[in-house]
Amino acid sequence: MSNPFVQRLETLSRLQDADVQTLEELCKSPRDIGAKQYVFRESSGSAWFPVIISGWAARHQILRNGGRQITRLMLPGDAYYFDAPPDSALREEVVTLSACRFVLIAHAGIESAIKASSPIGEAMRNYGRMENSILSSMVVSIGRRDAFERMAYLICELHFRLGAIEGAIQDDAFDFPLTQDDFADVLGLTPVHVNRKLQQLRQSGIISLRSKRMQIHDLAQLRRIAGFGSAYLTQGRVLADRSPAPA
Amino acid sequence: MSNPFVQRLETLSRLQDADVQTLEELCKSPRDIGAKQYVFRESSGSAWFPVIISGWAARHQILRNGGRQITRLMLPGDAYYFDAPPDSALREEVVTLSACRFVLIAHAGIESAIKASSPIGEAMRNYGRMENSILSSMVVSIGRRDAFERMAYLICELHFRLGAIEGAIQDDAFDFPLTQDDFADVLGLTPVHVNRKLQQLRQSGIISLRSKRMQIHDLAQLRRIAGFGSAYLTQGRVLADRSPAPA
DNA sequence: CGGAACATTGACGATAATCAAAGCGAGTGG
DNA sequence: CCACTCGCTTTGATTATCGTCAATGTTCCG
Repeated sequence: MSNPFVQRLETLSRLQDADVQTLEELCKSPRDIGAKQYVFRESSGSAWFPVIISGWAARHQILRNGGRQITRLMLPGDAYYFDAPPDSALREEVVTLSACRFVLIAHAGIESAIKASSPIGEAMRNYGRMENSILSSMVVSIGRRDAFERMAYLICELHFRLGAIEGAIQDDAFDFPLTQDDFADVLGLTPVHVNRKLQQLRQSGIISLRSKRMQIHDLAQLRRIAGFGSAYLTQGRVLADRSPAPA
Repeated sequence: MSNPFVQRLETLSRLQDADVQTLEELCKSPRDIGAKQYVFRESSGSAWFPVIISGWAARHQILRNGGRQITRLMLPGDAYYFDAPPDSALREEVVTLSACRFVLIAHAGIESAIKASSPIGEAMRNYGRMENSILSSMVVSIGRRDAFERMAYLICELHFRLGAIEGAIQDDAFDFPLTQDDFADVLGLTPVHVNRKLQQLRQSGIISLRSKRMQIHDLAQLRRIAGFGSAYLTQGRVLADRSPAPA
C-alpha cells in the first residue's frame, strides 16, 4: 500500500517519478501514536508539519470558557501544512482521535522539494485550495444549516473524502472513530443534541452507527438532506456587469 | 500609493525588486465596479482570479432554501486565489459589498511568476496559510461563540486586518460598508438579531456605527469580549507522549 | 416629493443548550 | 469468571438564545 499523502499529491498535480521519489523520501520513519494524543502543539515549534498516514486526527481550538471547536478532521493523507503563519497569535493543535500513524515533514525539506520541482509546488497549492474549500463549506454548514442537515452534511463529506483513500470504504460503510463529544465539537453542537439528531438519522433508516462503524443505507437521501454537492449559484449577470444583484 | 496586493505579498515573503516588478505588471489595468456586483462567478471560468485593490467584497455561498453565508470578507489586497479546484462541485462567488477597484490576474501569469521566482511562490503559500487561519477562526467563532462575542470578534478581526493596510484606519475608526443583512450573513445570524446585538455593543459604549463608519471606543474591552488574540492551548504533553489528554 | 433600501422594535415560536440522572459496554483487577 | 469502574451514550425536564413574522421608522437618492 502506497503512502496516502504522496497518493493525494499525485491526484493534485502531474508528478514525475522523481517527485514521487522525493516525497516518499520525506515520509520515511513514521511514528505510531494512540488516541487522544497531541501530534502537534506550540511546543513543537514550526520546523515540521505532521502528515497523517493512517487513523483520524483533528485540528482544534480551545476557548477560555472551555469550549472546543474542531476546525478540521484529518484523514489519512491529510497534512497540517497550511497552518497559521509562525508569527500568528492563532495556533491550532493537532490531536489524534484514534490510533494513528503519522510522519513529521520538515518545512525546509518540502521547501527545497518545491524549489526543485514546480509540480510539487503546484500540488501543495492545490492541497491548500482543497483545505480552503473544505473550511469554507464548514463555515456554511455551521452558519446556515440546522443541526440535522449539518450532521448529514458532515457524513456526506467524510464519505466523499474517504472515497479517495483506497480501502477506506466498503459498501458505503467506514470506520468512524469519533465519540459523540468529538462529533459535537466538529459540528458546533452539544453532545446531547448530537445524540438526539443521530437517533433521528438512525430512525429514518438512513444510517446506522455502532461500535465506531458508520454504515450509510441511503446515500441519496442523506445528500438530499445535507444539500451536499449542490452549491447554488445565484442567478445573475457576468463580471463587471452593473446590473443589480438578485435578491 | 502602492498596490495593496503587492504590498501584502511583500510582508509574506522576502521579495526581490524584480519580483515586485513582475507582480505590479500582473496588476495593471484595474477595473471599477459598483456595490452588489459579481466580480467572479462560474461563468468567469477559472482562468483568472480576482484581487481587490480598493473597497470590500465577499465570497459567499447560497443554499437551496435561499440562505446565504459569507465565507470570507475580502479587503483591499485580498485575492480569490485559493478557491476551490476547478473540478470541485463547490464553487463560490465573489460579490462586491461596496464600490470596488479590482484586477483579474491570469492563473497562467502567476504560475509562471512562481516558477521564475520562489519567493513569490512562498508568498502565495503564506497567503494561503493566512486565509486558512482566518477561515479556521470563523469556524470557531460561528461554532462556539454566542452572537455577541461573535460580532465582537469579527469587529476585532477587521480592525486587525485593516491595520495592515495603509490609511485604512484612523484612530480606531474605519469605513464599514456592510449592511446589517451582509453582517448577518457573515456571522451566521439573522439581520434582526444582528441589529439587537449591535445595539448592545453601542449601549455599552464600546463602539459606534453610523453611516457606514465604525468607531471603536474601547478596543481592549472589545477584545476581551471576543476572546480575540488568545487561542488557548490546552495543557498537555508534547509530541508522541503517550500520556492521556487533559479533560 | 416619492420611493426603495435599510434599520429598528415588538410579540411569539422553535431550535438548541443546560442540568441531571440513569443505562450501557468494554476493559481491569480481584 | 465476575464484579467493578470509567468513559460514553441515552433520556427527560427545563431554559434561553436565536429565529420568524410583521409593522413602523429612518435615511438616502433620483
